[in-house]
Amino acid sequence: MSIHQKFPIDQWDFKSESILADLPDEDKAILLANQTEQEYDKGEIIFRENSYPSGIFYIVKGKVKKYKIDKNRKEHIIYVANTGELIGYHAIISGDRFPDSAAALEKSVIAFIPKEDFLQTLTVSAFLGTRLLKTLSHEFAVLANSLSIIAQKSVRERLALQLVVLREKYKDHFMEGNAVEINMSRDDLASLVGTARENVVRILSEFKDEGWLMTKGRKIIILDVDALIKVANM
Amino acid sequence: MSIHQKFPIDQWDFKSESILADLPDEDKAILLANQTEQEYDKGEIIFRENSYPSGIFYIVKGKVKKYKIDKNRKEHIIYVANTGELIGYHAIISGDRFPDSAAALEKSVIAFIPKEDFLQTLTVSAFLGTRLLKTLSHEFAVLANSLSIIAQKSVRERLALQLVVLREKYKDHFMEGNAVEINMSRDDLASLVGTARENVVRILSEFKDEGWLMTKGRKIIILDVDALIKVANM
DNA sequence: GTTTAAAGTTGAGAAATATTACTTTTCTGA
DNA sequence: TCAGAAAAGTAATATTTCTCAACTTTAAAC
Repeated sequence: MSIHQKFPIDQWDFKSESILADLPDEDKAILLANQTEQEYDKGEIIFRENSYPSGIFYIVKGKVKKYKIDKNRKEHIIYVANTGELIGYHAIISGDRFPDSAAALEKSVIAFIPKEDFLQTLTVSAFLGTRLLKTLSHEFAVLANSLSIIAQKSVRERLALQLVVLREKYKDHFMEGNAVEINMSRDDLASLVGTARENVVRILSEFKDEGWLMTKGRKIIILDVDALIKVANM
Repeated sequence: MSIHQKFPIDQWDFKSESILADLPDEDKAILLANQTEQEYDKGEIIFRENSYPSGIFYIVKGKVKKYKIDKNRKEHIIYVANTGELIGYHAIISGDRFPDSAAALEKSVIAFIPKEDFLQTLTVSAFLGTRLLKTLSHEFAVLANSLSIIAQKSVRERLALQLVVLREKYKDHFMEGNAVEINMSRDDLASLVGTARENVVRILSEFKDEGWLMTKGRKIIILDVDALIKVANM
């Protein structure tokens, strides 16, 4: 049974929304008229929390973490965005500053679309407006779900859950024999789960002892998704 | 110094968004053509998680908790909605089922607006579309902030923070001498903060010993907001 | 007003999580 | 390819948070 059949109500952030994919060509032409592509190295920052947005970003290829930094300079990952996703548009729409920062999780190609072109397309294209509303509502449901998860699940449960979610996001990284490699630093994993790196490492080696996953350097290969789903109490 | 000056970037959920307030009259006429008002008692459920929405709700007067229930039947409050706010529209827009439940926190008057009228207004009114996008983006920022709070702050910090936020929400409940009374059950407070009732009570009495608040039955009166802000590490 | 159920409070021990200090492994660039 | 740096992993200890049980107060119903 696939993950998607198991969880009919999609609040687990399994499928990422691709807004641009089915945008009509004439709208796409306006939106992408002045886009500029740029390559980002692993860890490179795309935009910073509290700065004023001058445009939005489209992930042509790669993965991006959206995160916040607290008073103690500790970082917390809110969301992992994947190839095909649009980021940074919340701030443009709400007229505020960026509520979070974004940085590349791996070498990525990202297109910058100027604010003016985005807003222009929004006034012209009924499709984009409707589509954004839908996407935002959906993202909201996902986030609300994350909130109740993190508040009520133990660190062990949260880690298991994130591994299941990350496995879906890393499905493009295949090994021989259709296993998925999750390639993420323990620090990033920790700030995604909301705990310290040491706890992540300790629980990972417990899961390894159980035979639910194996590691290959920093890479994590999930061997028994169902066991993790059970631990996560999903 | 007021709370709003102190936190210029509104991600703390201090001001609640009132979508209907400045909606043009002709749009409002369509939207409210078939609305029906109803009184809800404290604790009464307005809609249930996972059910199919047949319309949206407008809080004419009162307060509403939006919450989720987990596998262990424990409830977690995601958001406290106030007079003037619109709830339940996410599900209509995204075409999904309700991602959360809603119940009255106090005796409230709530108007029901049929799904068809809402969608009809949305196609007719450019204003409503734009406004909803803005509101959703804002709500998203608030929620993302809550997520990073709950993941990284201690229970003590979270409780202090929620007290500051709730004080703003309960500003209509004045006592003599412009103090604000927060009138919320310890259970609800606990599920808002994400902990057990006992912990809430314990920390509340510590805050009381410090002289930062007083209690009057279940009611909480904040005496020193700045001290709480400091504890919350906001 | 009295009764009674619900809500609130407190303390102690158990469990989970965080912190500190350190070792080992992996990666990177000269 | 090898040294140094960065990341990953381990263990012991400290701290926080949870759970359970007993008890008190409050509020609603009669």
